Amino acid sequence: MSHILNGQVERFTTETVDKVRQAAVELGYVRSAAGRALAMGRSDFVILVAPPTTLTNLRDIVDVVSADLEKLGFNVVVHVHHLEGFPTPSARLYHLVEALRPAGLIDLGSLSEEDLLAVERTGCQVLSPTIGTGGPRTARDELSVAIGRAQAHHLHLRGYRELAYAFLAGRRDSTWGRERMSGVAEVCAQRGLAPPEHLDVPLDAVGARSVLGALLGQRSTPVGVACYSDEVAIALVFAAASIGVQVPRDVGIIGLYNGPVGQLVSPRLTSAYGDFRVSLGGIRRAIAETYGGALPPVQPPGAQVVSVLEGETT
Amino acid sequence: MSHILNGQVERFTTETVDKVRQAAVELGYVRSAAGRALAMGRSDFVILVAPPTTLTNLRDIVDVVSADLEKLGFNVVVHVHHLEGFPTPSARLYHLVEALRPAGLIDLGSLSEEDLLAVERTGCQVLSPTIGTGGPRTARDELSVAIGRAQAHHLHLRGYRELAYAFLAGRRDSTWGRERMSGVAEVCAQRGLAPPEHLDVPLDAVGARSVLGALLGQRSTPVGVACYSDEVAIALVFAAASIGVQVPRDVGIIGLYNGPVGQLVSPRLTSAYGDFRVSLGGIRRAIAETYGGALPPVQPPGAQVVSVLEGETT
DNA sequence: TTGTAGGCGTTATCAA
DNA sequence: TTGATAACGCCTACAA
Repeated sequence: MSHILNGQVERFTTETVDKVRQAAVELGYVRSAAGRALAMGRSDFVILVAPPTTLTNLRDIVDVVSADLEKLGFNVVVHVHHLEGFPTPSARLYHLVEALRPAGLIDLGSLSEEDLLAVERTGCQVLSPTIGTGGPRTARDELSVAIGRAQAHHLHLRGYRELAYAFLAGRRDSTWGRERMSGVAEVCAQRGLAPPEHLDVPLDAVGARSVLGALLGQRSTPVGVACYSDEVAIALVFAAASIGVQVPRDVGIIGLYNGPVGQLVSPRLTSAYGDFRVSLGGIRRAIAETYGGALPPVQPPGAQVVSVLEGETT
Repeated sequence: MSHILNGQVERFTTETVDKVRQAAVELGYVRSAAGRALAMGRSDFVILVAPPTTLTNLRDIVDVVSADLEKLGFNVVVHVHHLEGFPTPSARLYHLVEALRPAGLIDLGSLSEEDLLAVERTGCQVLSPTIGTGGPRTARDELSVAIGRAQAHHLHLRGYRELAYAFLAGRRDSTWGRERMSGVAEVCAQRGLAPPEHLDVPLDAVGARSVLGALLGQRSTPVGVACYSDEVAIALVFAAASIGVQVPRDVGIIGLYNGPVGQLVSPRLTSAYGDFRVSLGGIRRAIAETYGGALPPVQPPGAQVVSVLEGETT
């Protein structure tokens, strides 16, 4: 019966347990989320909130997270978070949370504090990189900051003494952008450089060209630009070529690996690479701590969280 | 009572209805999806299956579809479909369908016939571009075919008399690839050209170079290559440059617009562009027909379903 | 070690 | 026009 299909296995003889399980499989029995949710007050779905960015690979992330959660008996569904143009930005998310009553919600860093609190208030566990294991809610996503640091560090190493951070136009206020930027700013401060200039790069040739032109116009020393994404980096690299600016001599450009395309073009992009398995480490640990389950392998202490793919643009 | 909170409003006096509604709002009452699903045998969730491709913009698609469905009282969740490496390729999907008992499932063209039938057998409505409105299950996704045709047509127009189709390596058997290819083949037949050669292009510089080398090795006439995606096209364009093959003189390359990056690089990519609003037309119409609701605006008869962004590679 | 009954919130049916 | 009540499938507490 239901006893067996839950944890209460050990109350019965192995024989009975086997028989029941056998039957369940044969009949193709899958317990209904509805009934369960009704009785428990909470379903066994976990919502994964997909950030509004083309991330390295949503599918890979979902695969890892799902695998962990399925071992614990949860189901993962993805909620695609739209940016703007809706009544309340997160109305859809709230509605989903109320209706599904999910066991948990996994945020990869795209939700605001406010949204996270609102969700939590419904009694739904919230797992987020910005929520330490019980730590203060204000914690930053360390991976994002580390990416910014790695980008800046690389540029500094290559000899650039003036740095800039290139946001994707219209996304300047994204959590990720801000955090990566702050990593760059940190390194600048440490090394005694001026704080990084801010760029807003649109993903079209003309726009990118004018942004780059404005940056370089008054300058005679080379400048290193850390970019929000490989696409932004590509926009700048080809903008540079089109206005006769030499890369990497006059301007150094480092992207953030989010697809193979940066390595296909010429010049090959220099790109920071945050291993998504590492970045998921926190989430996976949170899953294990929250729902009980095997802890994911701990990263060796000196593990390279962020590495740099050395291309031809720095 | 519950009667009022449903459609059965008109059975009561306005007064009563108002009082009940008032109370409901005051208590912050939200009707539980669980209870509803249990009673109905079916939840009001609709699963949108996200194809394993970086599509033009998953978020845009989700936005359009969600907006339609929310007007009809449905909730949309996304199921990210992984490719391989799991017991049964679609085990997760099946499980999700059984557990959620969704009102419907929207496939954008990535599911196999078999999977669709299996899902439908559980009593879940299936909306798919390959399923006409009551038409035969074997119908092709006309948009995909049209894309292939447009690519081939453009290449022919530009003077290429030998055509090839470049699949993304490892995805040759994807529904989309096959259908687009068949569009190319169709045009070849119509114009009296030889059937298109098949290429499998990996997304790395070395691999792409060798594929292109093999294609051109024995050839002296220019060849036009229709590509599965802009990324594949970029791989080929830069592979050509690296082995001293002139684009578009020796080889013409046309991609499939799936992001701004193709328009940022130099040479600017020529790319076919299938308007996702048009491609969603079928799905939206199916939604309206299945669940009742406003029909989406009908495309003007001569509407350009697929257009070609003319770049510098053909 | 096993079976049973009551309740979760909603819908639908039937009686008043 | 209303109110009561029996499912729906699952979980849990308690009885056998």
